[in-house]
Amino acid sequence: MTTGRLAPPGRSGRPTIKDVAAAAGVSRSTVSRVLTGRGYAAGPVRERVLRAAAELGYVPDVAARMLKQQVSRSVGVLVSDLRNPFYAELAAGAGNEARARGYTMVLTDTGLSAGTEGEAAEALVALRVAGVIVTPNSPAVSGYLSSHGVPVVEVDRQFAAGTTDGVVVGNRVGARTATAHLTGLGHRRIALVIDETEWTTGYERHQGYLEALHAADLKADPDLVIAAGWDVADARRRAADLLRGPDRPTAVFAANNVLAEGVWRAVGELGLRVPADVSLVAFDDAPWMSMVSPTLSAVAQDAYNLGVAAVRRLDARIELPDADSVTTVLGVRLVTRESTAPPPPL
Amino acid sequence: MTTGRLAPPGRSGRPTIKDVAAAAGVSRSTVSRVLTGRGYAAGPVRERVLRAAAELGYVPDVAARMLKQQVSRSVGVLVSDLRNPFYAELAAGAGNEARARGYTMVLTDTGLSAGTEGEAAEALVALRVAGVIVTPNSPAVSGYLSSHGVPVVEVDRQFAAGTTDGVVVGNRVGARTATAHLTGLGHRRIALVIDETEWTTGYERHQGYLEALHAADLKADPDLVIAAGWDVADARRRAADLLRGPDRPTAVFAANNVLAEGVWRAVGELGLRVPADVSLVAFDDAPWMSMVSPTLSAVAQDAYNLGVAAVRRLDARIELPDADSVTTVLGVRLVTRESTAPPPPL
DNA sequence: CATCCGTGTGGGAACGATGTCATAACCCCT
DNA sequence: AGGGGTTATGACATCGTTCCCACACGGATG
Repeated sequence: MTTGRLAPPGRSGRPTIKDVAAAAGVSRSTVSRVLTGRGYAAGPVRERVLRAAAELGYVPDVAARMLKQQVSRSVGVLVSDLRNPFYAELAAGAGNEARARGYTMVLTDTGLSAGTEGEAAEALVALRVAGVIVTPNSPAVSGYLSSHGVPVVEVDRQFAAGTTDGVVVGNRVGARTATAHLTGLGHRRIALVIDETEWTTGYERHQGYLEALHAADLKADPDLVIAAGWDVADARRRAADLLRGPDRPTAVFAANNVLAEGVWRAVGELGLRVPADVSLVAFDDAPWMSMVSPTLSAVAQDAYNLGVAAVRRLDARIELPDADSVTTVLGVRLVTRESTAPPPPL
Repeated sequence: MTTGRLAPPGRSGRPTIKDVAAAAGVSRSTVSRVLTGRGYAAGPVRERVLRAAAELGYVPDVAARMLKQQVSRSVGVLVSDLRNPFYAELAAGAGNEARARGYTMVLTDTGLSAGTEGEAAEALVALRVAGVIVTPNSPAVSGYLSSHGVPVVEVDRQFAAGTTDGVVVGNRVGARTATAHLTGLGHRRIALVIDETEWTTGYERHQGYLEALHAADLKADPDLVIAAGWDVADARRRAADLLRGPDRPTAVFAANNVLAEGVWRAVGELGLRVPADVSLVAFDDAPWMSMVSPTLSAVAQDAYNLGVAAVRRLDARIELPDADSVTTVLGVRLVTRESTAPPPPL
């Protein structure tokens, strides 16, 4: 029976556990036990509580629960650029897997700035997220988060291998395969258009490229490794310069989908034919590559699954915070289409 | 001086306001006043508190603050499909604008299911988000959220005009312009490939199509309005059926980027030439449309700004919860490219 | 000299959910 | 009939923050 409380019945806002308790004629403890499924609750009581909760539209307050339990069921996801289909797919995979596991996803687009990345990480710490998935722009994030006791999974790029978990693709083997595909067709002057070659994915892809050249007994020409910027316009300019040159390469390997778009536009702009004049292969198979004419050969990486795998890893890490760190490597697959062919005769 | 408390100094986790108070030799109330900037605090005291907070690396617990103040600085964003570049752009715009305004974004990919949408909405209510931006799949969400006192902005699609805020594009005028472009070129049999025509965007785009036909003194042929499903494969099948038919249209207007892709693939599959055999125009200009050959004419809507505008509207609504509801209509722009030309001679 | 005000500060009650602990009711067994 | 165990429930403290209120100082004013 409800006690003769003075408290206004509906109050202004949402029903609380107290309201449910009153409606069901039980105590808050009992409601909690029924709703969380921890502890006893007799059949009829359980039913009354559930009905009352449903009727009132009761939804437990996350803040209160979080305060009590000191941890939330949210995961932070930090990606570099949602407008890039690669990161969008990744976020979609992470989001869906997170939801399936009962987490809500807090998403931040960090751009390529280590600054925004840092701020976003602070915000996530304040939110007491259960863990964070990040495509890191700098080595700092993972350290910062770890030092605050927040489990981290680095995805796509990995700065802190050995210290934090990672989920990456076979960058080296992918780049090697793509380049070997070109050498196999007879190309000897193969350019690599890439953003940077010092860290993680950039480093690995560059190495894979070099390995394939070496395996084909070709010597690597540093002038054929083009450091393009991070956007299409920049890549386009650099690629145009490269292809306009006197001794232009017969094939170009673009290290990601953005650079590939730049190269592709430059090629069109210069009136070169693909693959008759120049072969083109990309790392990261974006949707447009199978739609344009000619279609582009590319190393396909499953970004969606990258996101899914990252959440799985994070969830495992949250369960066992002290286990050894694990790096998962997902396979890649060269999809040969129309943009690669033997080089033009001399 | 720190009082001789028994409480373990560091405890396990983060410093709380209590630790700061002890370190600064004041009460929690004073610390709170200093840190929030509300209420008195003498110069030297203020300074001591700030120093102590900085030294301890104190970050206020979001959960506790939220519990007390009954509202968070998070906004929920519900989109239909992150892998669709339209929604990805929208989410990117919303995310960046949210961050700029000090909100964190909780993102959920609802798919096209009203069910997941409902669950996601519940989760957001539980999170006590300050507001929600949604591309609704059903009329139910906005009602549900509003009834829980959560400010809502419907974006792209709008079910609850007049009740909740909305940010949409000029669907009717866009569709009319696109169709008029085709009639202006001399087309008389113009098909509309669309997902559905009953609600919001689908309804508006259908109306715009009809208006343009009417303005050109053409009678609308219901057989030319094709209800394709929601994915590329389905659209492709329907479009193929349509274009294989005996009396095929000379032009097709695809009501969104997914349907356009289906139509585009069907056209290629059937060996038809664009625009010689059939003209093609799309609503929603996706990146690939300017890359394929021939390039596609399309009604461009600025999805990124749609997201930005939605956050602005939401923020305004949060400030003034009781103001009249507002629907913002963003302009669209027909980009004519290579896929539209006069119909083939009889 | 008593009163009042402005300036600072601390005490303590919320906020809503959880979970420990105490206790009540009941059954079974001796 | 009494003890021990199980089942089932409620009281209460707790999480970290905010903020209302009480109170303690001075100095000014009547």
